[in-house]
Amino acid sequence: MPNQPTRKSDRTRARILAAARELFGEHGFDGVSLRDIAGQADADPALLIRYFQSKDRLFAAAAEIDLRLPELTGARPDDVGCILAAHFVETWEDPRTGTGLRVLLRSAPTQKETAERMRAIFAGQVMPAIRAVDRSGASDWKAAIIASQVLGFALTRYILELPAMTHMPGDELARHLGRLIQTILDSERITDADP
Amino acid sequence: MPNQPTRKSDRTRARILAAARELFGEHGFDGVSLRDIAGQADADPALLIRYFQSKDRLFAAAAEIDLRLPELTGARPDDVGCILAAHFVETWEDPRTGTGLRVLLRSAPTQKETAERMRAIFAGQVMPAIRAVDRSGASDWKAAIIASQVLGFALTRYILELPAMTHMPGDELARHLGRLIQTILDSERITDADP
DNA sequence: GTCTATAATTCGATAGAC
DNA sequence: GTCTATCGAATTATAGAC
Repeated sequence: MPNQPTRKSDRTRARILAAARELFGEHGFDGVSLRDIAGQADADPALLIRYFQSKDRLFAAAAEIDLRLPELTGARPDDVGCILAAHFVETWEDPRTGTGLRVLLRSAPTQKETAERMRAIFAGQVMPAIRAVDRSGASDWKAAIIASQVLGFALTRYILELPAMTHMPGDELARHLGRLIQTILDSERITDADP
Repeated sequence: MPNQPTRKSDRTRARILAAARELFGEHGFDGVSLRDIAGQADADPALLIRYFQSKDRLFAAAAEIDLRLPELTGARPDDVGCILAAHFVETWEDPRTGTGLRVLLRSAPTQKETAERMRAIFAGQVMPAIRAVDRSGASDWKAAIIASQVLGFALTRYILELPAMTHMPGDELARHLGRLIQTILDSERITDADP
């Protein structure tokens, strides 16, 4: 029965991919060897190459994500910050989506291709979402600052693990972030001096 | 003349350290070999070990920083956000101090010891500075959120280099960040629902 | 004080048996 | 479809000549 829905090779492949996501997310691209992943997946190192051709392509498969940003056009303008913040915390805390995000953010600082992918995600997913809810014409800088806020929260909580951030309950984190995002959305561009 | 103020070995050592800071700051710990640094410093690879014992200790020397946070106790409470933000931008833009910060932030996500050092800097330098200006008793979460804001800005501008962030003039960046920090400092803790 | 030569690992990837 | 054995390259670090 060669074309059954779940062949043994498919299950092995899935185990390898799960192990890769976990280890890449925890130690980054350079900190993990194919042998490490094979050990974690209880598979033979040669199989990783057979199924994924190279370490780079295995990493690319492990770093595949979709932010699934919520539709914001119908929301009350004053709620957008909270909606985005709640979605952010939920996505990062859920292992099914958070692991892939960790893979990306962990390796982006030292992997040029991963950094490029994050810039593409910003341009293709974050900027359009902010543009959709921002009345003013130039909303690019707002999207950039919101992205820096979100990534700052993710970096300190899930990557660097500052105790003051990891100890904070998720809902409290979401409320702080929501208020900050809303502050950016409601602000006008500052062109000259004075707060 | 063996004990002259600047011996040749001292100058070689300084060249090695400068090259290490530059390359570690750009590619991270794992992305740079001792041969790379030796090439950049125009020195022999064996000398790096002779002067710094190991790659780890050379990295530690390159990652040595002091935030030199300004004295805030005398400042007007409403100015603290701007003062901190201006200091942040200045420190990151100046190559003499910014290079070391880049070394730290670039490698912290994949280097456990570097992450530990950042946590120590946060606990030893950032938290005390925020405590000094915060009237309320529990200011630890404020320090954590301010740190996440600052690191988010640094990450997107100097490490990931999102175009929307790198294109922003330094003084505009400082004003945005200053307003956000001030928002954090002026806020009260959120314990239950409602913005 | 500086450099050559190399030891000792470790890695990604391949070839081929089973 | 899975595993054994191994190649070739790159790494940190050392030993010793000059």
